[in-house]
Amino acid sequence: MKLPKVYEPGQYESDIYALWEKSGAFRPTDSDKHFSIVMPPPNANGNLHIGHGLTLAIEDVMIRHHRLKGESALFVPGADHAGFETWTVYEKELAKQGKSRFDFSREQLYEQIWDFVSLNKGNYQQQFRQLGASVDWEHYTYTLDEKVVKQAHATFRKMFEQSLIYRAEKLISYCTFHGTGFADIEVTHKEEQGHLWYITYPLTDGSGELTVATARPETLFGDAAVAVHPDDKRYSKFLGKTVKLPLTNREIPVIADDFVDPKFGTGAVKITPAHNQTDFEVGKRHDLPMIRVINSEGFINTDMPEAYRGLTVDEARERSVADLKEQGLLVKTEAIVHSVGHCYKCDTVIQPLLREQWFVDMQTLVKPAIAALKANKISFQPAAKQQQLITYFENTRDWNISRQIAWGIPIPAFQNVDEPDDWIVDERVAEEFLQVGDKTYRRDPDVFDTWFSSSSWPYATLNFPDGEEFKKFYPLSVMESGHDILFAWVSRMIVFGLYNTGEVPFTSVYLHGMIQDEHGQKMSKSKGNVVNPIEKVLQYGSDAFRMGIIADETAGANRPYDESKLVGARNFANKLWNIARYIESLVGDVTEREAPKSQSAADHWVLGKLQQTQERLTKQLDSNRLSEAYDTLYHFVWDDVADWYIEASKAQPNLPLLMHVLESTLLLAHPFAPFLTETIWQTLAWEQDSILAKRTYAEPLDFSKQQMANFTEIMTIVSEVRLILNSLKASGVTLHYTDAPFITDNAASIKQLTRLRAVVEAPSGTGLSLTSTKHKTWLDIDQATAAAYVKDLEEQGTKQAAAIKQLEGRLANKGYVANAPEAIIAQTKAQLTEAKQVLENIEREKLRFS
RNA sequence: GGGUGAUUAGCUCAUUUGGCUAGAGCGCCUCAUUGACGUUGAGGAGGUGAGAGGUUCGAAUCCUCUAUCGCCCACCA
Repeated sequence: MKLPKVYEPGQYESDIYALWEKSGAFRPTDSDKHFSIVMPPPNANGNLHIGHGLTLAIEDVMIRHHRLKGESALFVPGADHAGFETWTVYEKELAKQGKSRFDFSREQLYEQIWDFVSLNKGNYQQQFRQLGASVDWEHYTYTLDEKVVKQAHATFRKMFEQSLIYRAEKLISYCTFHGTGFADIEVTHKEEQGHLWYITYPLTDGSGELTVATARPETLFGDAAVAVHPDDKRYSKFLGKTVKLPLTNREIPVIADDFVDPKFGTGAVKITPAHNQTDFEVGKRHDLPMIRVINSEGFINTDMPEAYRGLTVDEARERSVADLKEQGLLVKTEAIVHSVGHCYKCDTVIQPLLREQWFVDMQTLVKPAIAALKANKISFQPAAKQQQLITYFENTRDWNISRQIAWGIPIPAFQNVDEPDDWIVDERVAEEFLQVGDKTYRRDPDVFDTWFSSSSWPYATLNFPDGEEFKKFYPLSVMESGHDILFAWVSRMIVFGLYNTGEVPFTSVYLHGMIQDEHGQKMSKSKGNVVNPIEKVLQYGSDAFRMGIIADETAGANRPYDESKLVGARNFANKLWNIARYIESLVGDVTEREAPKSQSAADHWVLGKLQQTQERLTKQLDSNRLSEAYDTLYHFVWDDVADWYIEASKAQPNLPLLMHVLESTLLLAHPFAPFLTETIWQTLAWEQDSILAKRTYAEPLDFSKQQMANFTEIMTIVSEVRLILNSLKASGVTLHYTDAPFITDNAASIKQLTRLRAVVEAPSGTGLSLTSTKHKTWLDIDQATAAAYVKDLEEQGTKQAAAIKQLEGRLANKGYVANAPEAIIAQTKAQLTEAKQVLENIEREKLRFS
């Protein structure tokens, strides 16, 4: 088959993927060794972004590698309904149509979003294929598939029955724009310029006054007390008395509590239990009333003083400051920088609001997870994440899982319409009301935090508890994900996995970093600096995208996008293509293969390199060092195979061996360049099947170490000759040598590699002797031309002398000789001997020409 | 406030139990070349490994401090 000069990926990729899919090659085999990855499901509300491209590239390299190790590999694809994320995307869609969520019922919204997401799910599947993801489509799972929903409901029921999920009225982080509560982890804290207002609270008995400092004067209407530190002498006389709350004249007590920092502000703190987390705790300790000032839309409540009702928080703040000032109760205003919680989507300031929600008792659930992590049941890349996760677990608080949005999995809980504290769990969430005996129950209108259901992803996808997949592939071999969702997702999968299955859900975690734009800025649609992976696939080819994006990959590290890496990978793909093109042009239409047999030193050498590379690559891929593995492959293919072996072989081509090298190389390259290697494989006249049918890397062939060393020496000679010819601009030169049979055997290769006129054995002669070999070799360059080389020789001599001095110094060091391992010392000695030999040669040459 | 990561060639980054002359890609310079490939080949320049100190026979690697940048977590009003 005749191949075109340049590899054009676009012409082959979709056909190749179709071929794979048809052949069922992505399904697990019956091998006893299992390897499994479940894809972190992309949010089905848009297109894949560069992070997904990276994720799929990493995971697919892993899975293809393990397949080629003969293991039964399962790669499960999926898509995420992504509750709140999709909700915000859809709200923007609605806004484009001039509508909002208030124009529809929850049921209508749910249906509309369902359709919206269905479109995108289709996109994704197409894009996974374009990226070459060798996923098992039969296991494709959507997070609203019945099995996932069932698992979420089952988890809820189990936890509810074990009192690990409870209903409580607590302060939660609430976004008044989106109209929903959040988990703590979803709030973004930002340092902001603010003010500290010092406000006077007069004692009710008229005996004096207190000054409190607050950043939120508008919450004053919800004050339930003023707190001071119990040991603060300044305030001891106020304890037990009451103060009159400005602007309303309500009486509140002065209390003592340890949490107060006497050095901050005035040392007296207003306590607003319904709008501040700390104050909430204080309120509970002192049994204070919880007065709600702000409602869930972010306005001042209707039972507040008339002038404030319906104002926004900002308006109420401004007004309260003005009013206090007018009444002479504002002592001073101080500028401060403090941390303020924001909605991570819309940046609205988060309000701590009192609400009744479902909470997961994390303190209890986290214990087995901490134990598992401490027992190293899960290995982490980067390793530091393990301890970070333990620390996170140790400090985690109960998890609010109720979301007041339409899009998500309904919480299977029903409330007795007559007795609010009477809740039952029931999976019939399609019903709004349930009749149990003479009681009527109404479904909780809320849906789950998406992460609640995705916490069961590793086994829900494997048909827990009875699925064959679960039995074979759980725990997963690797959980590969972005480091940004370590806490939100990875942590909870561990907790839930242990809770539901009694086992860790995966035995290793690989976290990749974020790809930033070329200037190191975070990529975002609003900044307009996003890179579309599919565009890059179309531009450079899927394999080039994959290799280019992996070329810089280090676990956990963020890094800028570097398009030159993609270009380099595209060139690399083309190099491999041309290696195949050359070998196939020699082989012709031969459909039968002779057993490969090495003849030349180069043959032995390339087999040795092949074996080394295979070992190294396997080791690197086994330990997920993908960029190193790619580097290994790159240099083997380009330097060893193309630039040395093929060039050398042109003098005496060994066809069966070239064929063997090509096949072995294609297999090694396959995890990195699946499309290309398969495309080439399809053109091999002597191979009928898909490369995927191989299911194992090539068997290494025997080679002679002596012959390999001979070729290494030839390489040294070639390099020196090239250097000299380059330096002297000499041409038509002949290399003479004495007493080196292996040079005779490889004379043609040397000639080919150096473009010398000839390589000839001769008993003796004059000319420019090579200094890098112990064999007697010389170039027939005349004295005058060669003299110009003396300058180069001098430089080399200086370098060698310095190296010798260093090596000698090392060996003269008693501590070194006494303490260093023998192998290292032997190595140093060998280096010294060689360096001395080379220097001697150089000196001799210098003498002859100067 | 508490953690944590980084700082290596012009640029982007590697270097895993401390031990070859600290590497790669891109860029740069010189040269080559009509049958595998210009998405090529050969050769080359370029680094006191952020700074200071310490441990060690030996440090980019371990320890301490300093500087700069980044990330994560946090209920100080």
